[in-house]
Order: sequence, then C-alpha cells, then structure tokens
Amino acid sequence: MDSTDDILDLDNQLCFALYAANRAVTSLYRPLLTELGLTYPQYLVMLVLWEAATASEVVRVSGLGSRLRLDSGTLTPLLKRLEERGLVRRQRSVEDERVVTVAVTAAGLAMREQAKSIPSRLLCSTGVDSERLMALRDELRSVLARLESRQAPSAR
Amino acid sequence: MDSTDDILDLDNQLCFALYAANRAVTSLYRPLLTELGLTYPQYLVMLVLWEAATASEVVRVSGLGSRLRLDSGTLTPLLKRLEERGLVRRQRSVEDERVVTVAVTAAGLAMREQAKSIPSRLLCSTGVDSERLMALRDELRSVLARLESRQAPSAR
DNA sequence: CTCAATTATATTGTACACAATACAATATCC
DNA sequence: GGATATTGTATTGTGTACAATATAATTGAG
Repeated sequence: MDSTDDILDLDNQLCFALYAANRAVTSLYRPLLTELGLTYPQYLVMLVLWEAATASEVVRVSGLGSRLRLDSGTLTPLLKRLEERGLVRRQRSVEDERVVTVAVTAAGLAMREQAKSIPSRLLCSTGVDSERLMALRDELRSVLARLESRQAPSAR
Repeated sequence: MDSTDDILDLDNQLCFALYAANRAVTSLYRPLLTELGLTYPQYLVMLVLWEAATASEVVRVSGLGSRLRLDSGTLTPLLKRLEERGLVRRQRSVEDERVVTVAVTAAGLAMREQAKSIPSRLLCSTGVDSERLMALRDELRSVLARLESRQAPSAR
C-alpha cells in the first residue's frame, strides 16, 4: 500500500469519527428519552421550545430550522407527531398566513421537569470526565462556526 | 431562569454540537460524493471494501456492520443499491450459508481512483487547519472508544 | 394596480438508522 | 442424535434527513 492509499484509510478520517461518535452518543440518549417517549431530534426541538417558553418568545418553524439546522421536510412531520401527542401546538399566524408558530402546551411544559435529570444521568453513563467533554463541545462548536461561515454565502 | 434551567440549555450540550457538526461535515462531502453518485454512508462502505480488496481480505455484512457500527437493517438495502449499480458483489458463502460476503467489482475498484482526491479537496473546503482537525479526530476516537467499552457488555 | 420576485411552509420521493421480529443454519449440551 | 441456544442476515415499521418541488402569501417595481 503506497502513501496515497493512506489518504483513504477509514480510521484516519475525521468524518467517520464524527459520524460514529454522534451515533454512539445518540444511542446513550435513547433509553433515557424512551422514558419520555421522545426521539433524539424531538428532544432537541423540545429543548428549544422550553427555552422559548421561559423567555416568552414566539418560535416559528423557520426559527426552529435555523437553530437546529433542519429544514421543513424534517420538522413538519416531527412537529405534527408532537402535536398529536399533545405536547406542542402549531398555529398559523394571522398577520402573515405563511408563518406557523410552535409552542409547548401545558403537558409539554410539564415534561420539562422529567427532562431535567437527563443531562446529569447522561454524563454519568459516558464515564468520561466533564471537563474533557466540555472541551470537546467547545472545539466542535468552534469548528461548526467556521464551517457555517464558509457555506453561508449560498446557504440552504 | 435559575441555575437548574441552564442544564437544559441547548447550546451547553455536547450532544447538539456533535449532531450539528456531523451534519455540517456530511453536507461538505455531499457535492464531492454526488460526482461519484454515492451517498455518505455508501462512501464509508466503499472505503472499507477498498481497504479489504487491497489487503485481499474477505468482508462479511457483519464485518461491515461492526466496522461502521451499522446493523443489517441499514446495510442490506444499502448494499443492494450498490450491487444494482454494479459497484459491489454480494455472495452467500458455501461453507456457511448464513454468511454473505461483499466485495467490490472492477467498476467499484475503478471508482477508488476518483475518490482519492476527496480527502484533500474536503480539507480545503473546511478552511480549518489540519492539525486542529486531526486533534479533534483523535479526541473523538478516544471518547468513542470509552463509550463503546462502557456499552459493550450488552452490545447490540 | 398588477405582474414578478421573494418568503415561509408543506409535500413528495429517496435514503439512511435502528428496534423488533423472522428465519434458516450452525453449534452445543445432554 | 435431538432439543436448545446461538449466529448471521433479511424484513418490516417508524422516524429522521434532505433535495426538489409545490403552494400560497407578501413585497416591490413600474
């Protein structure tokens, strides 16, 4: 195997490390979120909506999308499932009928109390010390910011 | 907002940083892989198969799964699509008929030459220096190893 | 005022992920 | 050697992702 072959070596690749680590972490969340009946992306949506409810802010589908970097093709069916379960209310704006706002219901807000234990329980289940995880998080955020500033010109 | 609310703050969470960074990196690959007509997970499968072809090793579906951390429910349809395109050959073993081996065809091997340019082109498109990315990759790998050693006892 | 461009969301189709289950073949225990 | 457990892959169903397209409402130019 010559040196150019190493370039394609799977284990050398950042992409795969990210891909595998992401799925490993998601699978750590799975059992905890199953208790709430949420999937991982649903949990992320609820996090944003809980934050907005606390700050008394109105959230649109487009706002959720830019925050979570998801498009409407992903969010619309996800939000409809949360609405069917009574956790969320979708409402078309009266000023601009193109806009759909999303807010947690009382049941959705109540779920927040159960969700509060998740971050600390997850941290325990990793077996990795928290300073190291926070450093990793910061590095990921920094790289993400750089990537997004690069693709911004013709953003989705 | 009291301090316990911070725990659920989206931006504090490693999980989201991983989730978003993974999708951002995948979307950087997308245009390059589209030239080859591959999706990102298909590309990862091809990387393993190219490596195996070089080493003259036989790869099973289960081997692909443990390497990529994917199960047969994901791999079987993916491999069938690669087979339909003539990039891959699936063959049931004669010694043990439960086993299906997967290998690249001549066309699949030829694609490797085109794929060689991908890592360096991707690196350029990130705009992040490579030392930093390698450090991030190593840290992710290390955390992944720790997570997997924890969940290993009752692995999927 | 009206047509064109833009904006915001929804819909459709393809392709992962993964849990749950099915099923067939091999291995093992007695 | 036959019941039982294990192993390896396939199938099914649910839920994301995302490109491409559709639709409807708003904005803006003339």
